[in-house]
Amino acid sequence: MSTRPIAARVSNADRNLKSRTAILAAAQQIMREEGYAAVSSRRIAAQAELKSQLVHYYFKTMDELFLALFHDVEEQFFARLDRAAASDRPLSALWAVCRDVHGPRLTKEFVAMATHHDALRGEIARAAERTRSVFVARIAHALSANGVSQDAWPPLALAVLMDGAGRLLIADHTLGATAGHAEVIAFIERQIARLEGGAPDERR
Amino acid sequence: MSTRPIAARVSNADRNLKSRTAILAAAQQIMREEGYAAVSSRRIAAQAELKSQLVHYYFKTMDELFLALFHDVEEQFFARLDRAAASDRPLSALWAVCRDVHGPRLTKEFVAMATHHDALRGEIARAAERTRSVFVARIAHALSANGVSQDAWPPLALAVLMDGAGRLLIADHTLGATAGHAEVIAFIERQIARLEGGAPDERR
DNA sequence: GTCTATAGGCCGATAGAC
DNA sequence: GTCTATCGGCCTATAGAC
Repeated sequence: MSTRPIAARVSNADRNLKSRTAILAAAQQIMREEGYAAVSSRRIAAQAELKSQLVHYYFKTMDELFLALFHDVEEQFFARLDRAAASDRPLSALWAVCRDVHGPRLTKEFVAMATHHDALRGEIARAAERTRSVFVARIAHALSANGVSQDAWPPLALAVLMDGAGRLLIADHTLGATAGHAEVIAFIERQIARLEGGAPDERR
Repeated sequence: MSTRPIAARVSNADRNLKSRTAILAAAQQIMREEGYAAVSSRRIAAQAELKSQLVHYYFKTMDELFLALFHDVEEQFFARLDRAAASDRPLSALWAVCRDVHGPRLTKEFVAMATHHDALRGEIARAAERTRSVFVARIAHALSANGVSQDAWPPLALAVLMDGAGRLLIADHTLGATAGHAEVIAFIERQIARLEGGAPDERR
C-alpha cells in the first residue's frame, strides 16, 4: 500500500483519464467528419459509447471542451512542427507539414469557430503567430545561408506564401478540385530545392 | 395594364421578392457574424422581422436556403471579379479582391460547411475553379507582356500563391493578428508593380 | 403570401442516487 | 466516476385558416 498522502494520489489524477481521452478523441473525430456544429455532448457520448452526462462531468461546458480539444490538437501540431524545423531540410519538412491533409481540416473548423467564439480566438491567434515564427526563422536561415537578400525576399512574406499555398491546396483537395496541383507543388518544391539542395543561385 | 399572359407575370414572380430577399440578407448577416451553425429559420425570422414559417415557405429545407444563399453571394463575387479582371491593372485589382475582408468571411463558412455538405461542396468546387481560371488568365497575360518565362513562373502557381496569401492575411486579421502584414503586402504589391506598373519610371 | 398552432427531435445542463 | 431522471430551450418542418 502506498504511503503517499491520499490527497496526492487523488487530487485530480483520480479521474478516469481513459474516459476523458475517449471523449476528446470522439469530439475530434466528429469535428473532423461533420464539422464543429455537429459536436454535441450526446453525439460524443454515442461515439465514445458512454453517457452524455459524463461529458459534462469532465467538461463543465461545451466551450471548455472545445478549448481543451484545441490545446490537445495544438500540442500535437507543435511537436510535429518543431520536429520538422529541426530536420536536415527544414523547409522541405515544413512544407510537408503545410501539405498534410489531416491537420488543417480541424484547423479550418477551429478558425471558423473563432470568428464568433472569443476564448478560442485568442488561443488560435497565439498558435498562428507561433507557427509563423517557426517558418520565418527557418526561411531566414536558409536565405542567409544562400546569400539571398532578405530585403528582396522577406522571410515573413515567403512564410505567408508557403503557408497560404498549402492551405489553399488542401481546401481545393477537400472540395475535390485537384486540377493543376502537381504543377503548383512542383514550382514550390523547386524554390525550396534551390535553397536546400545546395545550389546557391540567385532567384529571378 | 400589361398585355403579357398572366402565367408569365405570375409564374414565380408572384412571390414577394422583398421577403425572399430579406430572408437571404438576414441569413447572410447571421452567417457572417456568428457562423453557419447559428443560421436557423428562427434566427433568420427574428433578424428579418417576420415569422419563421415564412422561411420554410420560400425555402423548403435549410439546405435549399444555404444553396440559394451561396448562389447569391457567388453571383455578386463573380461580377466583382470580372470587373477587376477587366480593369487597366487587372493584377492589382484582383489582389484588391483577394485582400477584401468581406468576401472571404462568408467563403470560409461555406468551405467549412462543404466538408460535410455534399450539394454545397460541388457548387463551391465549381466556383473555386472558375475563380482560379480568371487569375491564371490575367497572370499569364501579364507575364507574356513582360517577357517572363511561364515555365519558370507558372501562372497557376502564382495564382495559388496570390489567392492563398490573401486568404491567410484575412484569416490572421480575423484572429486579431496583423503583425507583419504590411511587409507581406508590400512584397506582393512590389511583384505586381513589376508586371503592371512597369519599371520605376515607366507608367503605361 | 402570411398567419396560428403544433408535432417531434436534439440540445446543454443540473440534481441526486450509488 | 458513473448512473438515472428530468427541465427548459431552440430546432426543422408541416397542416391548415385567411
